[in-house]
Amino acid sequence: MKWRAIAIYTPIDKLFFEAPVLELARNLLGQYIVHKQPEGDIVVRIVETEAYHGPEDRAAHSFDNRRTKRTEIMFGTAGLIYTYQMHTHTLMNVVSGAIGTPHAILIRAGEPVVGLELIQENRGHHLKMTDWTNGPGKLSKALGVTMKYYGHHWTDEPLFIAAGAAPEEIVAGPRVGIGNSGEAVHYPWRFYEKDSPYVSKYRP
DNA sequence: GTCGCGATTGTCT
DNA sequence: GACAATCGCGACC
Repeated sequence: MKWRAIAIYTPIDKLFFEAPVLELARNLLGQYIVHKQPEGDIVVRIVETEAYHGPEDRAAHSFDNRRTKRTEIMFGTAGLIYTYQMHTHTLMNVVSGAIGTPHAILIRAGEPVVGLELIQENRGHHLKMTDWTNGPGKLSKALGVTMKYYGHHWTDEPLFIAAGAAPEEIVAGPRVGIGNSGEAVHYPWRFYEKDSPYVSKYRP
């Protein structure tokens, strides 16, 4: 019988999210983000993340245990979805750390895997494929993710993380777009797959 | 190709 | 009323 592999995407085990934040930021690379929608499924492979080590990290929204309506979710259990609005864009985070410890990981870029037509519709037909998901705002737009997922969990449909394979080589470097954060500007807490054309452009 | 600017909206002081 | 974990575009090399 001739057959081809059809990947069945199912939510990853909740234990996956219990790793320390820097480790989890690395572990997220190569996993899949799945968004099930009436029009069809969209799947993107994660190629870039950034760890935010609240409350000690000046660049984190939860620095010094700042607890507001916006940051509240980060004090919850690991694996929750923290969405944040930046200008007109939605940014997706994975909550990390024990309850009461507000760590989070920003998912910055991905590689389109399934639902390419839907992604193209979401992003615009004039763009090159490498510009569909190479930034945190672009990634959310491509997946059709909005603020309504704030507080959901990354193991619950219709938006969940599914197990993939780790990249061959991971690069660590300083994070992007956090200008006035003192020493924290230099922490090498951005991780990405080496040589991936889908990684966001670095802006000092 | 790279660089600089301004849009635009939720959130917090 | 200021600011932001960004993006897209236009100017220029």
